[in-house]
Amino acid sequence: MECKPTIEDVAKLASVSIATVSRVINNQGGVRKVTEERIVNAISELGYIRSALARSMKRKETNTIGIIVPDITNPFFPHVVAGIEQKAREKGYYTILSSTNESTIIEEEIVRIFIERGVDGVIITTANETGDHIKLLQDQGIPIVAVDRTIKNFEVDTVLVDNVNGAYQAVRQLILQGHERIAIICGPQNTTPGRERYLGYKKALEEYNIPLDSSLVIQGDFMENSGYKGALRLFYSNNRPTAIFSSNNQMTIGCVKALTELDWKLGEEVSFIGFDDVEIATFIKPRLSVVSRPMTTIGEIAFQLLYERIHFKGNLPKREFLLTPELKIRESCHKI
Amino acid sequence: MECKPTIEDVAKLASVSIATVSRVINNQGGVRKVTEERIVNAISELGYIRSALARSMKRKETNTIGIIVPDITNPFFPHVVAGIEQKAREKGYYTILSSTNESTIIEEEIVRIFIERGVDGVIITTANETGDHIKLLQDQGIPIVAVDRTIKNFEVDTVLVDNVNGAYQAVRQLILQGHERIAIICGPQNTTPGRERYLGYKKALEEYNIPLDSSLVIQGDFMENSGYKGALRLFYSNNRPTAIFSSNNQMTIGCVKALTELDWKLGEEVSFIGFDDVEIATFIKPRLSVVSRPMTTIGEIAFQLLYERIHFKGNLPKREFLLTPELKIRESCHKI
DNA sequence: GTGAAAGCGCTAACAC
DNA sequence: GTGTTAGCGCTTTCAC
Repeated sequence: MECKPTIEDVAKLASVSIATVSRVINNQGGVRKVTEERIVNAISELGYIRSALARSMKRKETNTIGIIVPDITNPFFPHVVAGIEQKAREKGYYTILSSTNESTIIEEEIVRIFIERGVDGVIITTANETGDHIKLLQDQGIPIVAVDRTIKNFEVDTVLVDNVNGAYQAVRQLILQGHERIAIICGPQNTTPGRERYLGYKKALEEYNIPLDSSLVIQGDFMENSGYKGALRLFYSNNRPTAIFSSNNQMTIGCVKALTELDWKLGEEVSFIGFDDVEIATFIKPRLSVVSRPMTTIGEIAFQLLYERIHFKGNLPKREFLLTPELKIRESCHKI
Repeated sequence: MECKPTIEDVAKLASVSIATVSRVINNQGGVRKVTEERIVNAISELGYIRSALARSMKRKETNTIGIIVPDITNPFFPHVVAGIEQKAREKGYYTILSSTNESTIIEEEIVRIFIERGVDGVIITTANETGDHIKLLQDQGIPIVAVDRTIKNFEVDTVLVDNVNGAYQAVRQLILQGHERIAIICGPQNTTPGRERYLGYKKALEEYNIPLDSSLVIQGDFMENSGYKGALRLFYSNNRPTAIFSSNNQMTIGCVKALTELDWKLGEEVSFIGFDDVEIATFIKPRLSVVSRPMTTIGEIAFQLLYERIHFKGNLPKREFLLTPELKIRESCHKI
């Protein structure tokens, strides 16, 4: 069994032409039962498995879609990916996944590799929303769906979550509980989620006539460590907040670590709401309030959009989904 | 730019033959400088990207390795994968990843797809250690490296961690702290890690002449929920243990959730050590003691072994790596 | 240095 | 129903 058997080997063993074998492999029918049986036997005898390579080459489709995420260690993305894969499998699509580590350069490289491999479409959360570096995809006519972050310089289908609204809800909740000194750990302001969540924060403050205090606005980068440092800074400032809103899950983790180390009592001395659910939310004490997004649904919708793009190559207009996040109030925010 | 340009388009534009273009693409040298320049220009003008499909077909290698893990939501595996990918990238290899959900059936299907796609090798943590269902790979002469769990019915390179020793260390630690009623949440006994960690548990007990009490041995399946239920059962038994050893990280999470809900005081009323590190270990209170494995290193070694197999097709003997885990003692285990 | 040509394994007309 | 054949886009002898 050293070398892989080909369709020709099967044909020979079954004494038919390769065309007939092909028909059987692809269930196209129009083959006499006896013949089919002979072929099926030959296939199993040889342990024949058809080459997807050769097939894709001929058909000009690989039934593969590429997924690009900025940070695979952020649990948000695996959940989205799970949604994508679920739907993809149903439709006979296969996925390949790469993480860019938030680097535009790596992203460009991955796009290139995806094109080389002939992906039928790409679902991407880009590290750089201008999108110039992934224009190659469009040049090649490969459908794209943007998730969580938009692409500015050309039109693609997108599925987003209403970040402004989510952050607004969270901060309003804190305000309604009597907080006025509410800090925010921001995400990068050159990303839509980072910017919009900050906007939601500001919107809530404005609405309740609470002046924006820049010493309560901490710049983070969506990574755990920046949440950690941000919490530290707030703790040691001479202007300690009574509540903190964290712009994403990783930074939430960092914050909680810091609070624990500082013994800054969560829910008592400082209220807390984070954007995105985290695994620990429900079993640390007090349980964490979070803005929760339908991650799997996001993935499912993204695939659906992409699938339609791949199949109705016509002129679909740009489509945009905007899902509404849900505020889950638990114990980490208390009345003041 | 509707249709992707091919090597032929480039050749035409540069007024050379496709053979010459191929030489340039592959940096094979032996092309006059002027010619090369003309070709390079043509390539960038057309936005040409070579088809990995056609290339792989001709070369009979895809520079792709397949990775199969049983549960992608278990953070252990992403970390191993990160190690693999890191090394793979360095060597110009690309990875495709699939999760079987601990299902032999899905695993078989994935193996099939991998073969169809012509992966050059496979790194696998199998859902079924007999390995019968993945024999296809061997039949096709595709190199395999087993990680974390062995393959019984044929020989492959493996990289394992000394599970017996890790569990033994953990349980001994508990014994030395005065515990005698030590419970274990087991993994599936038809997997090596599940079985070996149980063996380590028994070994420690024996060594210190503590009789094995079957009511303290809980069967789990490595999934979070079974840890949760296990802890519940122990709590409500009329034979409550003073310490718990959990056989993997997911079940540890489940246990901690249960303890929290039950208000069964970790570190005070019940000591705890889990196999494998978990993110929350260091910032829940008390901090969790764990048996820690060098996850990234495991991945790196696995790729190295596979790489050698792929390239020295000769008669390498079966190789087996056995890494030693490290006991990290924190606050969740106390003297009784 | 460069080109012509033979495939890699498959699908899809098109014949019979 | 089944076979013949022309590619898909590339790499790689082997000529020149």
